[in-house]
Amino acid sequence: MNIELKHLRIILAIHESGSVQKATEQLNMTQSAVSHQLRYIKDQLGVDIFIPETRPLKLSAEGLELINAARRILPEVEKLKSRFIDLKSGQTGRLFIAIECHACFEWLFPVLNLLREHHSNVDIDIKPGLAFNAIEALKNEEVDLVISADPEKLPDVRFHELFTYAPTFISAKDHPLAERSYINASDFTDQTVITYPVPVERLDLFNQLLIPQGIEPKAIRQIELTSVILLLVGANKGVSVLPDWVLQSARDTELLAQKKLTKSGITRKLYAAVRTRDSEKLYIETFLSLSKDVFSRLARPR
Amino acid sequence: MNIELKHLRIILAIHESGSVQKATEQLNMTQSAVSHQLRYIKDQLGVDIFIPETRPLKLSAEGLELINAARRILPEVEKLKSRFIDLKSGQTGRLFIAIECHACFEWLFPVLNLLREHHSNVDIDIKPGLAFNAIEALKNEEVDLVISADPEKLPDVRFHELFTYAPTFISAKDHPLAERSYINASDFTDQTVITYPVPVERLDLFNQLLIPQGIEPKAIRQIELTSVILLLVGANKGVSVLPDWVLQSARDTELLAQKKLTKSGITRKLYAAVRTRDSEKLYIETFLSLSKDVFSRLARPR
DNA sequence: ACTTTAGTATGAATCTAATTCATAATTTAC
DNA sequence: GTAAATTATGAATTAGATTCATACTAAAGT
Repeated sequence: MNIELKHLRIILAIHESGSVQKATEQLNMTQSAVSHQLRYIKDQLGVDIFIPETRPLKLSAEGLELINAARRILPEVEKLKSRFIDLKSGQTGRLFIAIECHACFEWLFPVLNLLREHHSNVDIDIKPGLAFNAIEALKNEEVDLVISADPEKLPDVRFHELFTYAPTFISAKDHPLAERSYINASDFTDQTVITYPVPVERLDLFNQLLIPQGIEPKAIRQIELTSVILLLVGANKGVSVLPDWVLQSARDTELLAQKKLTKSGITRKLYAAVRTRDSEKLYIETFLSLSKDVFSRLARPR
Repeated sequence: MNIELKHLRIILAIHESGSVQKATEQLNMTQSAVSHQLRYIKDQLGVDIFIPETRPLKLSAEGLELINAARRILPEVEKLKSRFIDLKSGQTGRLFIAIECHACFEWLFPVLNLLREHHSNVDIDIKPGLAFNAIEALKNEEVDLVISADPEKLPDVRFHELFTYAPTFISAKDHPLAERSYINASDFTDQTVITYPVPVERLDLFNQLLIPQGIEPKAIRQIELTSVILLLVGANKGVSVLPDWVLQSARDTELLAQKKLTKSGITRKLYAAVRTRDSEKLYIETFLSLSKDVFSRLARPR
């Protein structure tokens, strides 16, 4: 026995319009096609749906059951369809974010709060822990967006530029290096460096400066909270490197000296990586524009 | 956007088996056909169901929704199918009965009670009121079985013989007609006849004897209950004609004289009329055999 | 890293099922 | 009873699904 949704739609249309003839309009079929299908359905089910030789067509007892089933099943399918229309356009969906840049929590939280206001139907979350190979997780659909500073040329992934920042050296104002106009890699050899608790390869200071030049600092001390890092650096417990916008938006920076790294300064760019096929989804576009907004407000020195 | 149950089944089979290859078995399709269909579904929905280029195939976020929907919808359809298998075979269904013969309540109630025990899934009821054109109601599917004494040759209706009975004259033992060996139509001209409260054309006495001979009784008194009719006849308030089996199964017949109608006696047959296409349904067959059983027990003189 | 193996995708040909057209058969309305 | 409307049906056509052959891709083994 073969029943398809098409058949339920045909039976329902015939019943609700009262005749095969009238049903042809809403079904966009000829009278003949509807009639052929009606016979096919009857043969499949093995019972008459409509009482033969009556006009207007009247449902048989069995036909009534079929109609009831159709009225349960078809709306479910319609719901499914419109759900997919929404999913495709980005009216609704899932936005799981992986961040490779630890400081980014600072601007990401406000962005996500705003995004939730715009798109209450989108399931938004930050997925920590898989930051070490976030782009793989993106391809696997474990996450839907990755904040990264290392764009790659990939066919299925698109990197959207968010903004430019400068990893900036900080020390206490009475620290010896506070006299310099800029800081070199070699200056770190006898310093205690305070960093976020992530593998050093993922820190700008290391992957842009120290690792390429084969230099290791005297000691590394890992601290979770940005404000605590600032406090420790101010108390001369070590030096650190943080994005310029973190320093511009933070309070309590009076005790700190800020210096560029290398004579020319290091600048980096942050990207939001998404699967190409998700690129035009509404909530992705909203995320991108909100990110730029929030960042430009954050980066304005107070 | 066109989604059919077939598509849901394919997606579900792929997901549950873990690969297109394995799904081919339970779907009875070649790998190529499944692959073509998978692409069609993807194009229809506009999103990837499975994450491309992963093996074993992994659902995308959207694909998960599709699976969930399929798991809601497909069992509904399966339920519908098995319901129709049952309906067709007569495991379940509707049995609405019209009776043209008023006395038949006497044996019909016990039959229906037994039938309910055998077929708890069948909706059984007696539809009174439409007895005047019961065969029409049968064709219209207002009822599913008609108890009738007047078989017709109809293409869509089959008359199953139930049993033979004799409409039998009764009077009080001290009534003048109680001396006769049989009763003729003309004997009713000066009698009060006690009948069931139905149109006279539907009474054996009238349609078999009085109407053909153009004879009218002195008076007609209509009484609902068989036992009350017997009481009144015993008290010499009138005479009556009832089926022989009613008299055989009733108590309190000592005061009554029973006489055949006409010298040769009148016999009639009762039939159960059903739509031809319902004939082989299980509960119809059970009804027929139960009817004969119950009748033969009823008709045995106590 | 290369080769093998298993699984997946795809184009063209084939086959199946659905639809149309033309027309017959029914039913309803007047 | 006749006309109008509706439904049914056979044959031809069309659209859609499936197969076959083969290319491609990813994972496993060497």
